[in-house]
Amino acid sequence: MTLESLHEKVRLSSLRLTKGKIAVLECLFYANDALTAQDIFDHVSQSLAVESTDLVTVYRNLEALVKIGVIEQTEHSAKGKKFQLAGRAHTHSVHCVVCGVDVQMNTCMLESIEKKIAAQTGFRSLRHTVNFYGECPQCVASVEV
Amino acid sequence: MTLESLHEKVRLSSLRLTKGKIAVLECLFYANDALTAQDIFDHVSQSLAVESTDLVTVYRNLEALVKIGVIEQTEHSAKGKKFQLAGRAHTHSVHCVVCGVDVQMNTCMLESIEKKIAAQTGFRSLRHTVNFYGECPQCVASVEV
DNA sequence: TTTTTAATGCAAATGAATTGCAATAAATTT
DNA sequence: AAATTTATTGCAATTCATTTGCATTAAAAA
Repeated sequence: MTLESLHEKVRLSSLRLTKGKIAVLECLFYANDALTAQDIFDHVSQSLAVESTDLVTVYRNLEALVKIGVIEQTEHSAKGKKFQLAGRAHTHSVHCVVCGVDVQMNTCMLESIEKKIAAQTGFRSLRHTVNFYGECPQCVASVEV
Repeated sequence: MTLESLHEKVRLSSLRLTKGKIAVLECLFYANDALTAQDIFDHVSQSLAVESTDLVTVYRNLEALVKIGVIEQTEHSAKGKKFQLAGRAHTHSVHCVVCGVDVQMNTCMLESIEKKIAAQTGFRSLRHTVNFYGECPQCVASVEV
């Protein structure tokens, strides 16, 4: 999937391909994990290439892009909602409640569950947000000492 | 699992078994799905049997009860965090983004994924919050007309 | 009963996310 | 290319869930 193909999807919708949307898409395109609105805002603000955007605009663009299915919300933790590009195989992370580290998984693993839910309920277009919590190996080890 | 056994767990911790905690536990004990702090507060406020509690107190008690493992957070959507009794087989629901209906599933279905995550990462005491979204059969049908 | 310390109530603060509105800028039409 | 339409932006203000500070109250222990 190319950045250009994402732009094309926006153009084909009723939305307008603005600097704000281009910036959001670019952030998510180059990110290797899910980002919050704040993450994206910070990123865009720091990049000298793009003039500053408003946080509100980021929120509105995220909402609009989710609506046309170009991006998807994959987490909703205490730190807020996180987003990733749709279509691209998304992943989830595990958060250590002791030290706070986040370990990224390499697959989503929920597709089969969504299929079961679809079969059992008749729901369609299933998606999800997930947060995994636990104690990381280091913290488990340090407690056992 | 009985209400009394839950009280016992609280007594055995460093926490005190107060009216507030008893009320929270009772709410969750008789609930057939996950509740938010506000849900619990409303419930306790309406019940004539228990004198009024503060919303803040509900929040603090939920936090404390999660910490000792008596209850667990199972969802975190736009409407807030939801809790259920731990130990009791918890479930998840699917939310229709069109009409807003919530359909309750009868199992959790994420245990196997947690096992995989534990095996891959070495994390222990895994838990999770999940939200499933989609379009319910009725809404799918009405769009197709 | 006294002591210790967790828990409560109230007000205030935080922080994520949303909304209103006038100004601006894409995409479309002329 | 200019005019038109209407989505988008920026800023301020708001909403809503959740948290925090602090003095007071009440469990559990001594």
